[in-house]
Amino acid sequence: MSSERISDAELTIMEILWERAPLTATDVAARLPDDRAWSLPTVKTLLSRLLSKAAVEHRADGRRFLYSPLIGREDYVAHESKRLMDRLFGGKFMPLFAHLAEQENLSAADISEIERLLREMKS
Amino acid sequence: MSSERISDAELTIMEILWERAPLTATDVAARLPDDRAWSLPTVKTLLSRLLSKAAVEHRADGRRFLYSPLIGREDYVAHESKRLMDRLFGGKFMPLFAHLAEQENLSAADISEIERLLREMKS
DNA sequence: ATTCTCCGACTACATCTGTAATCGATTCGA
DNA sequence: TCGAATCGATTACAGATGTAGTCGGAGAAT
Repeated sequence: MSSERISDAELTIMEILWERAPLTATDVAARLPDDRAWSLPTVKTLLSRLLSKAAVEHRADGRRFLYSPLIGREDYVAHESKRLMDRLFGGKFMPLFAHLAEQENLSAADISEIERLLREMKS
Repeated sequence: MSSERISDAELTIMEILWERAPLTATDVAARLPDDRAWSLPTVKTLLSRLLSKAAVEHRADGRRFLYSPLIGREDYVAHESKRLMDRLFGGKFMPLFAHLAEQENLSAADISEIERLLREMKS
């Protein structure tokens, strides 16, 4: 849903709301990671952009707003993963897996974990 | 290398050059997919942006230029895949794999193919 | 030699993104 | 009650992006 793309800075805000919601703008600002210590106005701008993209909603609480995500993290992750697969791997899973497997140099532990997942899936 | 991000429109151009290079701007335009039938000026703008990002190079051929990729597709794909893994899966492969496996609803054939790849990797 | 055509370079311009300042209203503390 | 702190809303502004037009020069055709 809501095909508007969420930008990188906006994603930072979403991550905070996915971890804990509802939050006020000030709360969100307080939870920013250290490498993104934005000013409060910046956080408010991002929140209002997310509002207009229908990625979050807000509800009045006295004279401020409490923000909550409207898009679930799972949905977003699925969407972005699919986008990568479509853009770079012809939309197919196997080439993506092959690429990752080669690139990531899987450890023996990883391999057994994958095998376990596969067995689980078969049943 | 060359940390400048390649945009979506620029990627369309790169895909064409990855498939066949060197090409002139006109050649590139002629090979655009139907859903991106841009004007020649647009193609030229994108090529010059890619030039300044050092993603392609050009060599004079009479009075026009022949463009070739400087960044390999493999490198780009690796970079973008890692970016997704970092942004959404804490930089770790297993959660990404688990997500994809669940999402993509692997067929029996896929599963055997994965198992084959894994066996190959162990040796 | 003159005109036509084609090329790359430069310019354009709306939208999105990152990052923030300011402003008018409100409420809280004194 | 009166100033201080705080809110949300509005405005700002540079850089990236999508998409294209224009212009001056060089080759090609006549």
